[in-house]
Amino acid sequence: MNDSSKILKILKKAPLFENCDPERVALFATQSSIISVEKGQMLFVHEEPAKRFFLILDGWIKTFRETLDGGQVIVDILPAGEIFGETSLFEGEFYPYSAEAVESSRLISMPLSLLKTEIDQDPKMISAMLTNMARIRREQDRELEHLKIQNAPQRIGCFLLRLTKQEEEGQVKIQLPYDKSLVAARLGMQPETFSRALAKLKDATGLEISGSTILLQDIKQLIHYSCSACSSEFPCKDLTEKSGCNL
Amino acid sequence: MNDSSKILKILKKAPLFENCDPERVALFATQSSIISVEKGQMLFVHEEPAKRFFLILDGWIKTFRETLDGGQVIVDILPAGEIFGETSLFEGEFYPYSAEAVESSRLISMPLSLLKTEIDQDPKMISAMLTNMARIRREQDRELEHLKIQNAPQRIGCFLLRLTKQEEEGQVKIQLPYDKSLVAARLGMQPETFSRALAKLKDATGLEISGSTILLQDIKQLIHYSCSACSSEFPCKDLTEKSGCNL
DNA sequence: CGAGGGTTTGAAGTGCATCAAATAGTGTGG
DNA sequence: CCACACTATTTGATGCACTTCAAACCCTCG
Repeated sequence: MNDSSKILKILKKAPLFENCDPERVALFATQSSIISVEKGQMLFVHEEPAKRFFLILDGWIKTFRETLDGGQVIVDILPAGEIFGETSLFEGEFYPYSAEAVESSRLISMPLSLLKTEIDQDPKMISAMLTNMARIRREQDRELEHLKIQNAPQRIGCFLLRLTKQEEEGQVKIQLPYDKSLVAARLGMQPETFSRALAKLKDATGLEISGSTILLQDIKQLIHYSCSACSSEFPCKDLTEKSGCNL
Repeated sequence: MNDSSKILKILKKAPLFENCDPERVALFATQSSIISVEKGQMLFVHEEPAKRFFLILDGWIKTFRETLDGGQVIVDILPAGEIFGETSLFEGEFYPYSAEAVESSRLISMPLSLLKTEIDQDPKMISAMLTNMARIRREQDRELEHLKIQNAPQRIGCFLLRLTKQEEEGQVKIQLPYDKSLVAARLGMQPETFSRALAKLKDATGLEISGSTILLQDIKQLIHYSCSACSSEFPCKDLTEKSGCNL
């Protein structure tokens, strides 16, 4: 099986393409390529002209910006299945952030120009973009709320909760997906703060920590601790699938 | 001139409708009404089933959520020209926040059901929704960055800068659009913090405060003070109009 | 004039950041 | 399998930013 048909098979299952006509998805497949990047490798830089967007096959991609006085703000740390760089279409075709692999990763690289023409021609593609944009918007909304009202231990607890499956109950084992200092940065705090806040969370909810594995005695206790400052309880309202909008 | 034709005239100029066919916009006009609300009046409540969305004609509308432990998180404070409630379509047709008039306001109230069918039928309407959603996303993105890296005086400075016109240079007079304590809440800080932070900003940049009027001696000084923690200088990248995406 | 809200100021406390140093953990070459 | 080098994480001490509670002030409007 060549690259192009391999890609096609994957793309057909991606949220952005699943409702599109197969022959249109095939267009993307022929113009795409699978790339591998090492840990630490940059994919693109903030404000550089945007040529391609990406779908993560495996690994983790950090998106971030640098401030004028030399700081770094993490936008997100994206898992397999996510696409990124596609919003450049709405930012004057410049990348709105830099992207770097924080683990060795494999990606599908696709041309933005094609996405642009497809959006203009295929209503299903616009719908998919809109649905996806709405999802991003909702997540940002939740993150804004968290930053405004949760303290460090609560933010960590909330992060842990989002690593669990919705079905899980009672005792739950959680594996941190990447370095603690990276989790700290993702949550907008210092590594030292993360360490101390996690200890505080342990005292408050009785979870057990060993390295990057965390064992919750009772998920309910963590929910009670973390979600009390939020506007809705875990599992935080995520109505993507249930949405009444049949786009 | 009756309500319906008055509304039509206004809608045709609204960002969400300006690219749509006039006869489709007329559909909205016939199913809409102009409403007036007093200061303090609620328009809808978070998680209530969403029936209508709104365009602000004048006044100010606060969108917010209440947390389980009784706090309040402000989502935004919206001026004339903005629409709100329309994202309910992507939230399972429940309002994702509460909305309250913080000044006496006039609004156009439109049925969400119509927006939903129009989105499904009119590609221009999907495009407009997507463009609008992209704009909201970008603004949230900027706000997240600000919350993570700017301190209180910088956030105030940034807020003031956004109240100026881009053309303005040198000495600029700014009028706060609503109560200081509301500005404080909008920026995610306490009124006391706002008061002290504004005083600090005054010391740092030499602006003059009298009541709700603020006089900047030199806008450049404020830009330098506030934007140094950001990833781009004022006027913060806002590429909506310049976007290469001709949706 | 006096009541009431909005705003400022003061004093004290909490949370997070910062700097510095110790400790644990990981991978390497011998 | 061990010792070393290097990185990630934790811990301690201290400072700053923001909050909280309390009280004063100020402004507007009946």
